[in-house]
Amino acid sequence: MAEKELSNFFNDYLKKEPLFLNRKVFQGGYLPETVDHRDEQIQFIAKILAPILRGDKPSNLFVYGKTGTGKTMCIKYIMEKMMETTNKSSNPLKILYLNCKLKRVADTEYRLIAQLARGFGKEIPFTGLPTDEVYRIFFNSVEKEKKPVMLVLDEIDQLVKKTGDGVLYNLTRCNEELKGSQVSLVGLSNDMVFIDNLDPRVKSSLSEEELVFPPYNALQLQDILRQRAKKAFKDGTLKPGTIEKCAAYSAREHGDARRAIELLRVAGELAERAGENKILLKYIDAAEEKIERDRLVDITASQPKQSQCILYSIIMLSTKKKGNIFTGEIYDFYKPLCQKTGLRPLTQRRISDVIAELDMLGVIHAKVISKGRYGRTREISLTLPDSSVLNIKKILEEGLDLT
DNA sequence: GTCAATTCACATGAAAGAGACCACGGTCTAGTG
DNA sequence: CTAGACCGTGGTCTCTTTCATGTGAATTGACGA
Repeated sequence: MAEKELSNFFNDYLKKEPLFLNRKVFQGGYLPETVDHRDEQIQFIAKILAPILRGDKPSNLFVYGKTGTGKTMCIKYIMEKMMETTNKSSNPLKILYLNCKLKRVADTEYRLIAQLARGFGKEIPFTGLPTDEVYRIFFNSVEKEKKPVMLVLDEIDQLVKKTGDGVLYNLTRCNEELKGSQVSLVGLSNDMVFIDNLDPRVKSSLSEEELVFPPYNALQLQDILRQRAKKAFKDGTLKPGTIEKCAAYSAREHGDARRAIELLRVAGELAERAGENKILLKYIDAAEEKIERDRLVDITASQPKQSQCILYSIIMLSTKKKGNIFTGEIYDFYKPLCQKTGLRPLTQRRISDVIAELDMLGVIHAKVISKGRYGRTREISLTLPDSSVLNIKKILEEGLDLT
């Protein structure tokens, strides 16, 4: 773009009326002043946790619910209110919130405990200390604190899946060992069945109280979206039906409010970029496509080389041959490909895991089937939409230095 | 024709290794007064 | 004498390999009608 054109473009851009009043409403950590359609759950949680305000130990609590059902938001909302109350009263209280899924922060036993200890103002190195040492530091600081401590562990299922239930066992044991303070646990999980696989001792102590967050239905999603939209957009930006469509799309999936909100945001951005002063219905379709496309591109680009190489093999095989592909075929294609790219070929055992990972990410669809006499294998097909396959193939070729 | 045993091609689990990263304490080295 | 560079040790974390065990239905082959 020539210099003059560019400045013209910027001038035009400034002249145009922005659609957004306030983008913050759409950001991840945003907490609305009121929480819609979760009164029942909030009341329930509040009743259970309230004793802590008087210095008593409340029951441990376990909260289930799919992503985007408002678990985290409700807990944060309650935490905030509790802190407000406790600041006024004479009974101090310590609340620590941790998301166990955060990579490199709290996704292993060591890191979780280290992070908790840091919550008490301790300095813990990222690595180098024995784990028991960190436990000791943490326990000591709890003991010294002399006030009730509440630990909120978000996405706790991820932690247990990765590291086992030892951490939880140690944390629940905490109360028996410490005389001065009490620690109560609040666990949030996406996975309903995860607790059944826990050590029975941990299970009984952790799930003294349980609560399930049901998915939002389309009408509830509409309310939530409307509330956000009122703050985010200028009046009259939304065509009638826009909110309804966003809500319907997301309700059809799992009632995921986060997704619904993102959909609305991206639709707004697309409309703004197109120079519209209204968000038309077609931008919602476009937004849904864009979100999916971006997600897939992000995933593929951020995969390690080996996974990329395997995904590339899958793409090549599935374009070459119709129907499903099997693990063995992929491995046969992958091995010579490694030679070309200078990668060290991995064993088939590892490939099997990588394929399972790609399936988890939703890039491919893999199902274990038995072909009777002809063995047991995974039946694999691409789930990428045709429109992104070429694009992703290009990204992979660049990533792998293929010509 | 029926039924149990066999067989294939991986899936799945467990354990252990390699290599990267990091903190800590001790030793060495160069610069300073 | 001291600050900083440079090891060696001991720890975690992630990705892999190795070894072992599991699995589900097509196929096979014995058996009886």
